[in-house]
Amino acid sequence: MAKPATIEDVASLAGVSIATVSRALNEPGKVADTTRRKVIAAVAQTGYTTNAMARNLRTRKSNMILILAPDVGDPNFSNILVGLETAASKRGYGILIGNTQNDPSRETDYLRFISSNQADGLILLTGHLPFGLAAQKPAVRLPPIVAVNEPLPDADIPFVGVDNVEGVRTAAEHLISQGHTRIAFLGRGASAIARMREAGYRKAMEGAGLRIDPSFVLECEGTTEGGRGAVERMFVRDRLPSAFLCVNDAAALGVIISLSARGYQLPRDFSVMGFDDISYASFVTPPLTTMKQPRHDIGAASMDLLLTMLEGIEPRSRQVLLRADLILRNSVAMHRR
Amino acid sequence: MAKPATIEDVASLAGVSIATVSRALNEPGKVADTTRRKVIAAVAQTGYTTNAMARNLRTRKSNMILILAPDVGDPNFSNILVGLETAASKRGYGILIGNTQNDPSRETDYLRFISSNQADGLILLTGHLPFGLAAQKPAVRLPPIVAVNEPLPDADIPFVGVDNVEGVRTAAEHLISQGHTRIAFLGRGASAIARMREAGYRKAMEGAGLRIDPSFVLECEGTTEGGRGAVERMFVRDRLPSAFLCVNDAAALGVIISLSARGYQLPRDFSVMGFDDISYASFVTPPLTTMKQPRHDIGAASMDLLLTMLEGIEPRSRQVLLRADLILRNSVAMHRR
DNA sequence: GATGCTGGTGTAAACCTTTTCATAAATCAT
DNA sequence: ATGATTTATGAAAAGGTTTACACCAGCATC
Repeated sequence: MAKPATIEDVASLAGVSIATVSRALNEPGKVADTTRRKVIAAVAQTGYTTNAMARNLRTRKSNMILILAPDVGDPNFSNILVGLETAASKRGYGILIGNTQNDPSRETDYLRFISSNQADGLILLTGHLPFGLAAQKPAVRLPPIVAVNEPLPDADIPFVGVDNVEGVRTAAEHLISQGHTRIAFLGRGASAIARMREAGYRKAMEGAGLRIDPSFVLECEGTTEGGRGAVERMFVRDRLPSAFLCVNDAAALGVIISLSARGYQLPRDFSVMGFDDISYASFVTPPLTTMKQPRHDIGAASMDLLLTMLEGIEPRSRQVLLRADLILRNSVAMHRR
Repeated sequence: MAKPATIEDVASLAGVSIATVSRALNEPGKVADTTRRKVIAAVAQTGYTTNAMARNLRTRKSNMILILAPDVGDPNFSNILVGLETAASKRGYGILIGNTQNDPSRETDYLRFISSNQADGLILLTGHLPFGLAAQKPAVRLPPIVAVNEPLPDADIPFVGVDNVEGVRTAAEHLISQGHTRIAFLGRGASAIARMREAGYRKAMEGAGLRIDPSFVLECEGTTEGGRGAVERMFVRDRLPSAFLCVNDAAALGVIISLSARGYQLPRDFSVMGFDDISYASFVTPPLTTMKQPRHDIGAASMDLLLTMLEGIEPRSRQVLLRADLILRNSVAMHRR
């Protein structure tokens, strides 16, 4: 029992050739009933399990997917991850994860997995092609790729994610439906996501015939600190909004903290909305009204897309947009005129 | 450029044998300077990159570590994950993750990675040996394993995690130092972690010569719901504690929500402590005083331990306990007598 | 001048599969 | 009964490395 059993052990025990063993296991239809039974008996007896390395070498497939994410610890990513994992595992694939921390050298480093055939496909949560895969012509041949969460700017890569502009538009329309007209958008930024979310905001305002006060659109990183800072900058002004629509929940959280610290009562004095529905959105005081990203579904859908691409099927559409759902909690109130 | 270059292409271009190429790449010392230069030039020209499958087949090593966790989306796990990933990647290993959801069949399924040589070692965040690895004698040969976060009950497997009893003891001592004597422990449970944390609580109480009111030790799942429920059960009693020490932050959160809903002012009326320092501990009102788990370090330490075991070195100690740090926020106040 | 090392290289085996191609047996049509 | 087709199997190649072993030249040792 020192060495694990090989296909030859099974073959000789079953009294057949190794080719037959292989077929009995992989294409049971192509083998006679009686021999198949002999083979599986021999497999059971030897405890044989096929050596994946040898198989992968021969078939030039690894049944592994490499996932590159800037920070796997980020709750937003980690939940997408479980969707990815579930879908992959359901189809017999394993996932290999790379935490890049947006470090170009780490991104490059991870490409070894694909250039050395250890991964058949690539899922990008980073918002850009890995450094080193970008401009070059043949250096590393592109495997099938799908971008998740954040679309890739230049490259023409299939994308799966939430419909950011529709989502934020829905959010803004909810605020408008509550009588708000002076709605600030906190989160203007350079990233694709920030731009799309701002676009959704503008679309809703325009659709309702509301003028956007330019001073109500603030640059703001999508972090708690960012939201805090934006509020501080806003309060040096004379005109104030009645509602804050934030680029994401983290920023909204900062806004709530900052407004509470200034002694305001929420949602009586101001309404606040976020986007994402991160786990603690429901634990803040007041509980945050927000748009829920279907993170698990996003993960599953992107993995499914990638795996069908791997099967050689061109995806019907190069973009899958999932709807964000409005989650009503208690950070938004009717506007008191 | 259709096929990727193989070692033979490099060899013939450099005018040497494939053995020399292999040596030039893997044991540069064993090859003459001039030939080594020829080889690396040829590598550069062909864009050669060694086929990992072939190498793994030959060397019987995959340079992969399988990580089994019940829920990768759990913020506690996902942060350990980045520590694991960082340490692995630093030493040239890749990580393969399996989300088991505590489903025995999924646990068994993931063993294929180790039985098929696709992973050299195993990290368990599950608190138990994977189903199917447990009782059997030879079925799957045990790879090097380290348990993280939660020790394995029966098996003698190296463990890395936070020192739960010392940690909770520190927490309890903090409450005692604030003048509290009637301290409830919410979180009695069957899991190893729950037991250790309860032990820390008892140790501190005993050390301070305080009697533990048995009705102050409550069963309670480590979830927000669990914490809520425990408070409700407690409030049918006539005697109430002045401080709640919770098995983890999630439960503490439930306690805070429940107490606030009953109209109490925190920390004036009751003090509350948690354990873990999950990300939103600082965002609750009042911000939660708790013990911080060094999650990143835990991940890194366990991966380091596993990798040294893989190198054939027996670990100096089969248990690494990291200290939890007291994080002072605002959910604990001096006891008003 | 024979002997023994040493450092550098090449040959070929081994790792374990999958799969092509050939062969033999069995089935079918005529 | 003959030839054509199908079905089931085996022999062997291919996949791309690493590495044990053999070899050879150069050099030091006695």
